[in-house]
Amino acid sequence: MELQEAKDKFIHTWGTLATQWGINRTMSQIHALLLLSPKSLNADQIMEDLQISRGNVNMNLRDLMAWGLINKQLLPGERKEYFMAEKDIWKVARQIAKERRRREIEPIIETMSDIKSQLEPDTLEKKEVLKIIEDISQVTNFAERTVDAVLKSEESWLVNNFLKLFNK
Amino acid sequence: MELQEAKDKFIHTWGTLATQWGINRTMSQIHALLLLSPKSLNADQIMEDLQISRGNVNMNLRDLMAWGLINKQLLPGERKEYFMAEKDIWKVARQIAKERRRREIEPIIETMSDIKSQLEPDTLEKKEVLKIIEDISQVTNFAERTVDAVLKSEESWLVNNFLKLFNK
DNA sequence: TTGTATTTTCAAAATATTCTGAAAATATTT
DNA sequence: AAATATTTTCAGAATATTTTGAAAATACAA
Repeated sequence: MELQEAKDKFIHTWGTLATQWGINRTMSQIHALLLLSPKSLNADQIMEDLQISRGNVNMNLRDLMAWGLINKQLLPGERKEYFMAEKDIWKVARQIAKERRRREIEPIIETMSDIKSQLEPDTLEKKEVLKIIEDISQVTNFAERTVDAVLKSEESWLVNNFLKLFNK
Repeated sequence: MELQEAKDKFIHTWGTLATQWGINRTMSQIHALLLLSPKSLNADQIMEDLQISRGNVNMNLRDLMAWGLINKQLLPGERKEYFMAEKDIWKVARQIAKERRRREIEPIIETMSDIKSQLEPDTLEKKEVLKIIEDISQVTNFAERTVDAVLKSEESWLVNNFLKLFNK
């Protein structure tokens, strides 16, 4: 397999996988492209490389920045904005975990405690519904704490490096 | 808030949240409906309650069974098939975690080791690409092991009950 | 077996999401 | 200031996903 072939395969697969778990294909492909690119790229280069429109590139670069996965670079003497991916994959994973915790776990906690506070347990049926709501609250809180614990241990330098070694 | 209102809110919110993380809205709503229902329901009852077509109900019941979140019940004397949700939310969470590990983590591991095995590190650029691939492999393996560890501890009776207490 | 109830399938319709591209806004240079 | 380069926006187009509903398949009863 040649270099370009490997790159293409990586970018393509990354995009396909992403759609399977609810993330925009183009966003993932841009991220993959920037991960593999040693130099930072500007919008025109990304358009050219992935054959997509300027608007699409712009929107997804925006989203990737919101996810904290890429950074804007202003090169001296250059008018155009350049973008570069965070290459420390452990950092990337942490950002993704944090973003998904925010988007997937926190809304559940909110909704459950909302319903819980507004529903009086004055009949058997209501009590049964509240039981499920409570259970979901518990599990969700457990998930949140677990993610936090992993993030915390992962963030500490010592454990981080131990794990990296361990993963060799 | 009255019972029906709370149920509707739960079912509706559950469906909306699901779409935000790449899961079919109707599938989530059917799951929510069955979670809240003390009795098992048949296809007609679900159609009626959620105002959706028979085909849609059938397809999503199928998917929910594949996820291991609901079970088919054959009631004696009844021709129709009845469906009931797994009510142990810890079990539900484990099933979801397993399914997502299968759908999100395992394909990454596969693709990375595939590219890794086919790309010779004979130039600097190839080495750089391989570095990223390796890093992603490491992080993904870590994620898989972490999920496994949590599932394992969660599955053991002792820890499970300790955590449940802890979450009270 | 034939008739009836129930489930499954799947092409077409409806809906939702993503993408384009040109115009508007913004930034920079002259 | 005007001219030019670059980025952003967003309505409409393209694409992808979900849903419908009726026909086919299957299961059961008579």
